[in-house]
Amino acid sequence: MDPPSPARPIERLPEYVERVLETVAEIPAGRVVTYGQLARLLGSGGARTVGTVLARYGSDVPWWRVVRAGGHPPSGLQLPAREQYLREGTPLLGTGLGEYRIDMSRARWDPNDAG
DNA sequence: CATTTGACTGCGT
DNA sequence: AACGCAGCCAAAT
Repeated sequence: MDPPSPARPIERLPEYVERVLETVAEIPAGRVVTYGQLARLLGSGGARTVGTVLARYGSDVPWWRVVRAGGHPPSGLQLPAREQYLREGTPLLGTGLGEYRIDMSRARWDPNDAG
């Protein structure tokens, strides 16, 4: 086959990373899951692991649909995330531009539940 | 191979 | 409500 790639053509992502990205891509618009919830769905890793994966590889998936346990959007991305929530009609609580929270009781998505 | 690094979490103060 | 903190675990260094 081809000789060992010299520079860095197409780096293959670690299997765990691909599984995280695939699952995030399935979260319906207007719904969210928490980092810890996602880790449990995958059956491995933890909340921080998922967060680290999204930080590094999440730019091409709906990363704003993965939020913190308390309903807070990802650290440092509250503004860009908020635009998406408004656009998708995700139920929010609170008023501040950077102090709002997702209404988890309404927005939480559970793939094992009704879709 | 050993250590450090996080878009986190739950509990205590 | 706001901190601090130990536990977490795959990836990156």
